[in-house]
Amino acid sequence: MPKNKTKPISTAIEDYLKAIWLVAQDASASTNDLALQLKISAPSVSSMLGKLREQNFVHYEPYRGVRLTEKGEREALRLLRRHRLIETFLLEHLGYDWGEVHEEAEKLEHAVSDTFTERLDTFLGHPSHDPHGDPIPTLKGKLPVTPNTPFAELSIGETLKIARLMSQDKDVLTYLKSLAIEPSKELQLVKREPVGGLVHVEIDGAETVLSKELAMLIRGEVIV
Amino acid sequence: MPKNKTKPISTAIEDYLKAIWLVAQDASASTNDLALQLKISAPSVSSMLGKLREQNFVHYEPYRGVRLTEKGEREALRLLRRHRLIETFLLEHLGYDWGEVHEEAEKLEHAVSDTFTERLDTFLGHPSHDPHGDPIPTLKGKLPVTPNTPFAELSIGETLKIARLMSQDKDVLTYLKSLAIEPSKELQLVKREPVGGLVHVEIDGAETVLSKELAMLIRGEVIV
DNA sequence: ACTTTATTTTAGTTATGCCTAAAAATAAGA
DNA sequence: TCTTATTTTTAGGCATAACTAAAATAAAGT
Ligand SMILES: [Mn+2]
Ligand SMILES: [Mn+2]
Ligand SMILES: [Mn+2]
Ligand SMILES: [Mn+2]
Repeated sequence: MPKNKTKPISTAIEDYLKAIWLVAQDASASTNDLALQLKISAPSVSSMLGKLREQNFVHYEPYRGVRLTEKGEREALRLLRRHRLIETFLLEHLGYDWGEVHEEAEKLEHAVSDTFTERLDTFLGHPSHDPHGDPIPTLKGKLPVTPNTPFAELSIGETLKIARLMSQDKDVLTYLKSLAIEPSKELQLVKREPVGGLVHVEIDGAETVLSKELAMLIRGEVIV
Repeated sequence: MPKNKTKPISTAIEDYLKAIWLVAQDASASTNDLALQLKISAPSVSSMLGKLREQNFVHYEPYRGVRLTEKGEREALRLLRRHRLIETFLLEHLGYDWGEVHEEAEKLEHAVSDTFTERLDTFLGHPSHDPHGDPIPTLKGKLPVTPNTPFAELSIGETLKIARLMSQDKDVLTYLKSLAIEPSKELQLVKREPVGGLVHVEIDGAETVLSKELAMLIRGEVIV
């Protein structure tokens, strides 16, 4: 008789699955990428990948990279849902700022039950995106579509309805907020510097300048 | 040179300290008591007690029971504060009922930071007691005083202002709630059965009967 | 006091999940 | 292609925290 015992999913495994999902959206992730992302040594990662394969969370051949199975992706998205709902709660109801949120959510995501998650979802009003526009996976594991055009790619005179700020970095998010650059706001491209990629933008009637890097992080939909 | 490295307090250690606090309020706790309370085998408990002593969380001599040091009690109360604030949040804001609350809090209490705890405390309006009247330790580790006279000890005609329901049991709490017996309510002793200890009580103008056991769980302060 | 019972500790194992050092495989450069 | 550098895996260890079986101690019963 085959041992068909379903082992519990540990905190460590959950974090690996999420890391693989983040690092290898479509392609496959390398051991090193994951070691970097998780701040764990490469040998430890290598060993864990073997265990993840045994439990059918990933496709993995030594030396050839790793990607999630359907089962693995389901778990990754379930964790991501918890993470982003928790972040939303911390920011909107407990007065957290961007520097503190992620670290707290990184721990809490492993401790909350499905019941908690769905009650929190209701409490928050079933948000589709977190406060900086990251899509919150649904209970069924679907990712709500999110306009994704980088502001950096607009033509002069065009306006972007901001949907998302593609950064986890406290300083970046705080800085953008200080410029009123937030999801649902509208941002117009006024002028582009010939060299260096600096862009002049208008938001709320005021004009500012953004680096090319920042302009790449601002995503949304071009309007009229 | 003495190794003076302060080790992190694990989830397991936290639960042991809380269990010792609960089991041995003033006296000392036996290995067996703790094994029962924690649902862990006696040998495991015995071994952990040794480690707790090494780290100065407890006074412990083999075969002679265990009690918390000041350091141990501080940690126990810090955890209890987290536990009770979390339970309050679950009950008052997420629509949990008594059957679900404790299990969720038992896990979350280990995952939340001090920052989270104090922000939650603010969010909840700095409650001194949780919804069934258990005192919430303060940030400084003080337990707010809580009237503790059992209803069972009243004389005929006396009234108890309910402060606390001394039970963790879902069925008990749900049943009492169904009778409108809750903290801050007033409960009068109408009559006592000569045998068996049944008591007739009046609350909100209605009359009911309570067993002696239940009457012992209802604590508060005798008024006028 | 002596014997039986109950409690508690010791001994030995197991499972996770991390680490460093060394070996092996792959990728890059001459 | 051959050599060097990088990446990844293997080997060996350690810490935590649980378990069962057996031994030791303490408590109760006669
Ligand atoms: Mn995050
Ligand atoms: Mn995490
Ligand atoms: Mn509780
Ligand atoms: Mn706990």
